[in-house]
Amino acid sequence: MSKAKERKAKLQADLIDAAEARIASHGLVNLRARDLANDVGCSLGSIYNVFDDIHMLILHANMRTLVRIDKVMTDAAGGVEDKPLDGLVGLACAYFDFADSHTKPWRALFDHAFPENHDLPDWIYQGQVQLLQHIEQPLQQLLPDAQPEDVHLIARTLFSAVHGIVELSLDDRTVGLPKETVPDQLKLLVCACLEGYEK
Amino acid sequence: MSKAKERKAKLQADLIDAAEARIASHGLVNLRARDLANDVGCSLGSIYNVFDDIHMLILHANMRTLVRIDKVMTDAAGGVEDKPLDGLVGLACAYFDFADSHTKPWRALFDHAFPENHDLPDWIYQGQVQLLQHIEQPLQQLLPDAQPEDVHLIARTLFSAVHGIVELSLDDRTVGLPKETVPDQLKLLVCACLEGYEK
DNA sequence: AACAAAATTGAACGGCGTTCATTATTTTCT
DNA sequence: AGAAAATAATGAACGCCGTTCAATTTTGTT
Repeated sequence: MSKAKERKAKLQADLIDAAEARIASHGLVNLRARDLANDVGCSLGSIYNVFDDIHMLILHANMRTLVRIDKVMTDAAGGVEDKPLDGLVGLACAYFDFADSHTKPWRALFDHAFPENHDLPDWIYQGQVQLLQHIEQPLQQLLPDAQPEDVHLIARTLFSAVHGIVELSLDDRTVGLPKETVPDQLKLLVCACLEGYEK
Repeated sequence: MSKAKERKAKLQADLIDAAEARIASHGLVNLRARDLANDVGCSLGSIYNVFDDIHMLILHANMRTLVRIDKVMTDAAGGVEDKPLDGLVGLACAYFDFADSHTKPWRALFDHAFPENHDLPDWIYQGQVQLLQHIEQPLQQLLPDAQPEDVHLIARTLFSAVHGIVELSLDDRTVGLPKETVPDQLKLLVCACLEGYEK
């Protein structure tokens, strides 16, 4: 790689680092292009030499979070491959734990209002699909007679349901569950659902 | 009421109407104080004579939406008081129908980033609590042995789960369910859950 | 060293919510 | 009814935002 490309890549990485740090400490709402330029020691305009706009930069920071969640779910699924129901409950709780302990980056993932006309780059979509696969695996074990297409749908249903519970419980402005009750309720929901689905 | 108070109330109502209309047509993201002033034929500054800030105005518009959802859920719960499971499924589907057919106002309800320092007025909170009561009623019938406190928690769990499914399915940027599959999946989830809970 | 190409810069732009000195209106008092 | 006081309405101006682009500096080539 040429020197020029290397410096460009370095600046991109530094900016993503800075964005990640600022999102973690002050939240996506308080992210400012000028602050990021200060953080990495470049000019305001330089940001727009290496990113189309601030949204693309945010997307890269969010991708880091998506990868972290994937790691957390990979860990949660490990060691219980023979107990798929425990696996699903563990995944749900791991998702909540992450959201609870990294609320600001996690919220940034869903709060980010990407411009309406553009569409998301594929690597963000793929990052989300990868999360679903952690669910599909134990689910297929629990429902051996189900069509893969149905497993696909139920995985999305379960993820969305768990996500909703986590989201509203971490949101002060909505009547979600009290945080302390979330793990229990997640376990209840997942177990109850699967008893029903198995029939 | 004095003439002065009347005119103030009229301007407030007009602004809420305008905000509602603009949210419905262009979405919360494209709401502009200057546009609202034009819509109702007042000056920009007048908005701030009758509302603390734009967020309070949005909150009033959102309250209208909350009341509409309450109406929809009241209708859905009517006529099936003797079949509580059907009632719960109907409530879930009614919530999805509303969100699907009034996506922009419905999104505004959850996308609105209220300033962090202030806290929500109580009437918004009460509006949300009222929605939950539609769920608690059939739920208590289905789980006659459950403590009211547990029914309370499970109602929030179910609402959050359904909300999550609806939210992600209507969001182009996330891997939610395809819209056509949502009613089926909602029914599956609610029925499966309650079979599990009943045991 | 001289030149061309490319990257960097930050002042300036347009748009936003909000403010406040000024103006216009309504109410009160004689 | 008219003058004075209180109240409401106004919109230019402010500070902050993301973004742009002409001018400048740095890098690469001959």
